[in-house]
Amino acid sequence: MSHAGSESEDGMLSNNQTESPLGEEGNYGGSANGGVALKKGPWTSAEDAVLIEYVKKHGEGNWNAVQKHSGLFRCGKSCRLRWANHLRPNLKKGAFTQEEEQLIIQLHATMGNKWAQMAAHLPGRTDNEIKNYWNTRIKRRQRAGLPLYPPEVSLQAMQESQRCLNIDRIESEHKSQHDTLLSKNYGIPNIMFDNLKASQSILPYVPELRDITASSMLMKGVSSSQYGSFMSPIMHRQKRLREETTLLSSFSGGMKNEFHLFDQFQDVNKAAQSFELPFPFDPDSTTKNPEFFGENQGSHTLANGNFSASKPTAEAVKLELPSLQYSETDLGGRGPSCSPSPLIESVDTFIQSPPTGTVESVCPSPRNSGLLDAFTS
DNA sequence: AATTCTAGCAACCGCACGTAC
DNA sequence: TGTACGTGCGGTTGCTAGAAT
Repeated sequence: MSHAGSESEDGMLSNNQTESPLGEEGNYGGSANGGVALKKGPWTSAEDAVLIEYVKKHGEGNWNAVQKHSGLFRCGKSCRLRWANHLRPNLKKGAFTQEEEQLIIQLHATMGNKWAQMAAHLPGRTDNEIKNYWNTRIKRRQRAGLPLYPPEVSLQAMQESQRCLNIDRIESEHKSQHDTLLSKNYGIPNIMFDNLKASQSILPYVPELRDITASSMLMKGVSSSQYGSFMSPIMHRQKRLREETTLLSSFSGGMKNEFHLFDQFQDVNKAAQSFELPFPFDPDSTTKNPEFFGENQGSHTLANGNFSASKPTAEAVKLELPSLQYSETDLGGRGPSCSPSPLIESVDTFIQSPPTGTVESVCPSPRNSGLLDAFTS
């Protein structure tokens, strides 16, 4: 499949970008900059040439000055993006190699949607490329009913996450003792410690969860909504029918393992115990105990079934890393250096947004009679 | 041959951070 | 301390070629 939009590679111009190479007649949907309407849309080869020339002369950075000095009718962000993703030297073009794909999978399992960080591990590749690759991969695997990560990667990531969390915990405990010595509660409200203790007793961090294998947690992201989107209604009906055949046959062989996690929820109270939640389990606790379940705010469950690790919610982070204290600013945008793996977060999201309604309706299992109906209807 | 649908890609948008003033 | 600006990042959207029907 070839690229779309930009014709900068072969010099051809798309419909709305004729004649004027610098875009005088292009798409000016952008905001005005000093009265000059900025061009949007695909770059032309002429624009590329101008940008390359500019960077040669002035170097990278100060992108907003590009328009002033070069006459390009592009905003700084657009210039930066074009340079970073297409024009800068040493960019590797073409499909990812097997090694690169393997590396991306491993990196994603440990760091989540940190595309820029991942790109740093893949010389010549851009964050955008990796992001696109991953999103495509998700769709593909979702449709095929395959887990997002191979089992070996799952385990590795789990171990890595646990190691990471343990280090954090040790560090924070050490820091906590240090702080206690220093402060002896000087100025620190007791409620902070109470909350800390409460959160620690309520929820163990995920690797301590009993009876949950790494592979079962990893299966398709362990999203309660996963099975709802498993067979997207948007999917073309004919294609859906085609793939259902494949899926059902693969289910017959793999379902036992695949639904290991959900088997735990045959008995809801047992499930609650399994997660060490208060029980008898009240399916309505999401509304009754919003402070516990986080009200699903800012859920990282994406439409594509993936979990965004980029912006863990305050609750999510608090629940995952009860021994760490985060300020609100810490929780915005850039997380801690050792960000929780998406695998961990998957379970976390599940815990925060427990299934409501009947077990059968949200946790299909081979023993739930409605399963096949759900897939075939 | 025409139409529909999907995959892949490029680019945009909004948000957050860092820094200078 | 507050604000503006530049930059980086992640999510999303729109477009097109090619495959499927």
